[in-house]
Amino acid sequence: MNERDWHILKVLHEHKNITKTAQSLYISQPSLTKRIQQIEKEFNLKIVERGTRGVQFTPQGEYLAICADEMLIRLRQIKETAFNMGQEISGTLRLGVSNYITLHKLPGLLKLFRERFPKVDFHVTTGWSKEVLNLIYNEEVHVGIVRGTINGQDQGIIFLRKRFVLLPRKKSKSKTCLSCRGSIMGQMLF
Amino acid sequence: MNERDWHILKVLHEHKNITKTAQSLYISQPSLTKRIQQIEKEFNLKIVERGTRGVQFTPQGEYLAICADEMLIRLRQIKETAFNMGQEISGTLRLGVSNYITLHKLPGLLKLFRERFPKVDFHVTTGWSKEVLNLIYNEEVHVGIVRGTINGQDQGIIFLRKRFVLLPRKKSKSKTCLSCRGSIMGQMLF
DNA sequence: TAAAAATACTCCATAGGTATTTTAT
DNA sequence: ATAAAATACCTATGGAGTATTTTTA
Repeated sequence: MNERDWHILKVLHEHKNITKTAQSLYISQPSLTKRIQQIEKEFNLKIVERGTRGVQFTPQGEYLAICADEMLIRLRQIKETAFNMGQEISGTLRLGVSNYITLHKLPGLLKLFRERFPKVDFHVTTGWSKEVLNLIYNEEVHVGIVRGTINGQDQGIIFLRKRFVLLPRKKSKSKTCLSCRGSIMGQMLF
Repeated sequence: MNERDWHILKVLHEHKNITKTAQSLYISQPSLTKRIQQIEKEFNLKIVERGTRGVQFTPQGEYLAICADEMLIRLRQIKETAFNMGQEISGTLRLGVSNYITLHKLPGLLKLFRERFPKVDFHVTTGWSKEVLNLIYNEEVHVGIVRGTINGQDQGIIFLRKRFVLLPRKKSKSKTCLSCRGSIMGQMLF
């Protein structure tokens, strides 16, 4: 049972006539006849009663015709959604990453990221945490990744990005702390 | 995209390895490879990234794998429901039908009934309305069909069947009225 | 270098076609 | 007698197989 079969059921249900349906689908009447027989075999039931005036849907046939509408809609949704996901995220992601993270965590992170967004390229700048903050502030990178400690307690990996609402100061004196210079996007504890 | 294709996606998502999936499905690795390529062509997107460690699902692939579960469940439901509908109503329906109905309405009624319950055969006994009531009373027919009038006003076709709670009288003197001898099953006004 | 996927072929089942026959009104 | 469906038979595509090559960690 593929999409075409469901479509056949739908159109047949509209015409209640194999010959007309075949014309509608631009295939021959015998081909369609055979295909309907195949579908009936797959479900192991009779979909239509054949007569000289066309076909009459059995109760099971009626049910399947209703299901056909549902399936066709769902299949179209799935195709469109899946395809649109592909159009999605691509480009180059500029990262500022602290030395510690670069060494110990970045490879695994990039691998995971690659799996979810294979079309995204990376541009990685490394440095000390303070330098990463400046990269964020100067918008030289999209995302900063540092190992965060708050009150001396390790918070794991912290993702930073600049707050769009933050008014830029003329010159960074870089005595800044995370909470005012950037915003935490996400955090991975491990 | 047929049921097998969805199943392939599901199993592949579990194994994340074409070779293992092929074994699991008892088909060869090249066959499965080709089929996955076909599926990707049908959706016009990449489902998995191939590597030497197996495959990695793309976001679209992940989405389709989730859909695969849904579709497989739904397809199974549909098949079972449709098939069970077929097991339904069959046998012989014994009808007692008044002369008027037999002449003017029965052919159309039987045609409609046939469409919904093609496996049911009919046994029709005809007679005057009074005789139909007796057929019902004596359980010689399952259903009586008469043209009903109440207070001289035409009620259209009336379907009768015996009330199971009704205690049978020894001999019907047949001065009976509908409401005590049988029960009205349904009514068609026209 | 080894495991996994892809490719190159061969084979067969099935969707499609044309011509014709059967069926039921 | 006629319209509709079924059948017979042919072709081509796609699914499945075996043998082999390519790829990448």
